[in-house]
Amino acid sequence: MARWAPDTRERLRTAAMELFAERGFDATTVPDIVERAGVTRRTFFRHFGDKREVFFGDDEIPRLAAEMLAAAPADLPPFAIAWAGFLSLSADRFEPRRHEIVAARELIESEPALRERDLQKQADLRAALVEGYRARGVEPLQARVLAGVAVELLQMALEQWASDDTGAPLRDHLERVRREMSAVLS
Amino acid sequence: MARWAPDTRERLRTAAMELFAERGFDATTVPDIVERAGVTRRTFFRHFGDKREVFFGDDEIPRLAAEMLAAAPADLPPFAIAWAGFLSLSADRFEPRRHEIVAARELIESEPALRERDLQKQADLRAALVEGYRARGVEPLQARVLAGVAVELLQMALEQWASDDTGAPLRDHLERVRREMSAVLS
DNA sequence: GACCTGATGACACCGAGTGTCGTCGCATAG
DNA sequence: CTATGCGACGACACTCGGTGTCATCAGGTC
Repeated sequence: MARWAPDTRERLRTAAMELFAERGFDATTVPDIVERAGVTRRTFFRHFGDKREVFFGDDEIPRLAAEMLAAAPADLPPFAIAWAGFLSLSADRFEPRRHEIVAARELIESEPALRERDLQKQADLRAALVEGYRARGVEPLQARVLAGVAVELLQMALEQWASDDTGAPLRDHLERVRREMSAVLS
Repeated sequence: MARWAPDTRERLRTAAMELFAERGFDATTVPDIVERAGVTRRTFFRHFGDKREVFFGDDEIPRLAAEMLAAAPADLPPFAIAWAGFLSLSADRFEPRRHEIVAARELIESEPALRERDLQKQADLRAALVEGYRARGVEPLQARVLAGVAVELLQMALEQWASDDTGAPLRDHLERVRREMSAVLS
């Protein structure tokens, strides 16, 4: 029998998410979390550098994006790569977890601290896309614009999807937003 | 002679900006600032709700944007309003303060705390644009896309402008980015 | 001259985050 | 079987950001 239960990190995460759902993010203190998890404050900060980090796990999306950009055929048009990635993410990561994601987004919207971090996550994805495009030899300005357009497109589609009562799939929203963007810049 | 020097807020701001420039944002503590300004910590937080608020003054840009959207002729195409606003801002607010703005952006890039707040400011402008467009009767999705595209366009142009050694005017970068965005979404 | 008001100081809190050191179970080498 | 080192945790102390509360004191008002 181990002296320490081996799942400390997961216990902390679970306790935190429960409390965030019960009282909100800001009203939940680290002392609250560690009390429920049965560890010390210090231990919490050994597993998570930040209270927000419990909420937004590790950033796998930027990593996935970088991998897709690196793996895509050289002759594929740049924007088509991001677009294919979004459709893939949509089916694999977003659509199956709709309820979960909508709930998380509501919490984020209601808490400034989470909102700021969410924006930072978007910026991280943007940076990963810029890097990935430049690694493919795309011109700097074009890479930046591709990344900016792609991230904003995804973000807007996610917003519409999350607030859509009809339950239309994310893919539809992606396509609608894309058409609307083209029209705006006509 | 007044008991309290009447320019407390400005003294705090000046002291803070000096220290930010000398040591960086994070390495500057509120105790440091108030010592130089000759007041108490408590007084600092009476004038600024936040350490970051000293750096990013009040948000006049979203306010200006809302005013321009409200004042624009009803028959002007939606995107043309934002575009005209950017050209106006470019000449009046950005171009004359190039050095100042570039220095500020460098500090922002180097300090995560400032970076997060900067992203939040962009989101505020975006929200003001959405609100302004909707007040003009623009459809929700279109309003959102207009705002998203406009803010991202401005942001990308500002980045290019700030890192451009040739000193080309912001207006040129706005136009280049706009063309590039159109091309990407072709 | 009494009274009100507004900005400030003084003081006490709390929570986030960090450095440091000691402890103890466990694996592994000898 | 013992020693040794490692890894995760607790204990403690500290700094800083931010807030609530109350006393103080100038200047203006009635």
